[in-house]
Amino acid sequence: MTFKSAVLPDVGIPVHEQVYRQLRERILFGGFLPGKAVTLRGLADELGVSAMPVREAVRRLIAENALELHGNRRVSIPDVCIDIIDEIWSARRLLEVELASKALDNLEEEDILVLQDIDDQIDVALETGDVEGYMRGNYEFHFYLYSKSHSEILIKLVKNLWVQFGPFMRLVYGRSGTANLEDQHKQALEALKSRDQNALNDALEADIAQGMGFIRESLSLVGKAR
Amino acid sequence: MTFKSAVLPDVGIPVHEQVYRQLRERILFGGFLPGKAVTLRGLADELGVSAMPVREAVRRLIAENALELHGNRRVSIPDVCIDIIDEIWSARRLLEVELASKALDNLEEEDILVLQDIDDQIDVALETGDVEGYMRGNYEFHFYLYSKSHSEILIKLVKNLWVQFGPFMRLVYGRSGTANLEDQHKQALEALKSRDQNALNDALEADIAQGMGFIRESLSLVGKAR
DNA sequence: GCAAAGATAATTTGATCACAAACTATTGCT
DNA sequence: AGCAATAGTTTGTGATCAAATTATCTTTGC
Repeated sequence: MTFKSAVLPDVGIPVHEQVYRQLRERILFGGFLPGKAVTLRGLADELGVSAMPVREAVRRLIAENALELHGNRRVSIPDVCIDIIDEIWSARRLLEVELASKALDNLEEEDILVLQDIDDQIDVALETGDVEGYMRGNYEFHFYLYSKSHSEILIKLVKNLWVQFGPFMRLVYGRSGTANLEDQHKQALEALKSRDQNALNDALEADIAQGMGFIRESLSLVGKAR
Repeated sequence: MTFKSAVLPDVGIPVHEQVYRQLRERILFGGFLPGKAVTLRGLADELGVSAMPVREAVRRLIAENALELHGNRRVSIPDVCIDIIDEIWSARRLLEVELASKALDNLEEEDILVLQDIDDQIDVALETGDVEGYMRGNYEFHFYLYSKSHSEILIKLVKNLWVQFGPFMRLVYGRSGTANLEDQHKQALEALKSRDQNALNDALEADIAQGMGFIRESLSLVGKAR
């Protein structure tokens, strides 16, 4: 019989699901360097599980564009490439403006308070130079807002985009720290409070442009046009 | 050593990949009824392979929204729901108009000939009442056009949408035949020839509206609001 | 000295098995 | 009859192993 801890809350949920969540978080928030090769057995050993659940989790992450499968049957974190960043930038603008717009229609007063709260946590992360904290807060802020659009399908597509630039973001901010980061959510919050669609669009586009733009510049600086 | 035919082109490509492609095609072009439950062993027996490759393929298809995983750990073709259709409709409009617009910028003369050719095949399918032929032609037409946008990421997202309404489309057209279907690609081709962005947008929106609208009406008629 | 060829190691892939969870059908009780 | 408990079946999950494939190292021939 396999012993299962009664303390941990992850009883009943399959191992491959746990592995999936762990790996996805790690990719999303920059726990892997872009281009890093991973192996099933390596991940299995590292996570203390057998190879089987890792296989399923990795297949899933490949399908979600979080991992890259090469012709050699090898798996890696997608490598850096400026064209990809531009594509993601363009797609984010298109999809997230739409999501925010739809969310605004359903937004309650208390939702704004929640977002305010998340934004405060982001401020703390920025002050303390906590890059991962900033990334987590940023993710929470955006997807809490988008969740109010009730467009599950679009949200899934956008999450698909976010995992793709997570590694890059951590890479460039890991170098420069949080100094170059500024909180772009203040004007978004103002727009939400005054229920101003146009202002919200502008705020979002600015936020996306800041994030993607900085990644883009850092990459072209390093000369990684691939 | 296991003998592998040298005639078939699928030498070297893993079984789980072949299973994935087969299942995806079948879902995309309506080979399964919406809501149909599938089992790993069932599919394995049907395809004449062991359960392991099916597991990987199914896991992948779930991640791509082609299959649905329930809390019971059971897998099925996603069931019909009018809200989902509306969401897909909205998302398609947003993404496919963008893709077509980008494609128009890179479109060569010979591409138009290819599209013309595909359109002719669609006409044949419509005349002979070949629903699956129409669906395949329709898919080819759209994604050949989109491929010229060179926006691989967006294309992947849109493919994600198409697998989700494949089963529905076959369901409603399977009932009424190709009689209610008309070729909406003629005006799109005209717009492409004259390189008219606005006309192309209109043609695409009309095409999408026709497809999604008919599914929507059929569903509300049957009263499947879920 | 170096490139091609061969041997070795690491990794993916596919099959099989044991087990647990979920579903189905049957039985037994009020 | 209607419902609950139960036994039997089906199915997903995870582990293990063998075969096939790819990468890495070593040797050989020039």
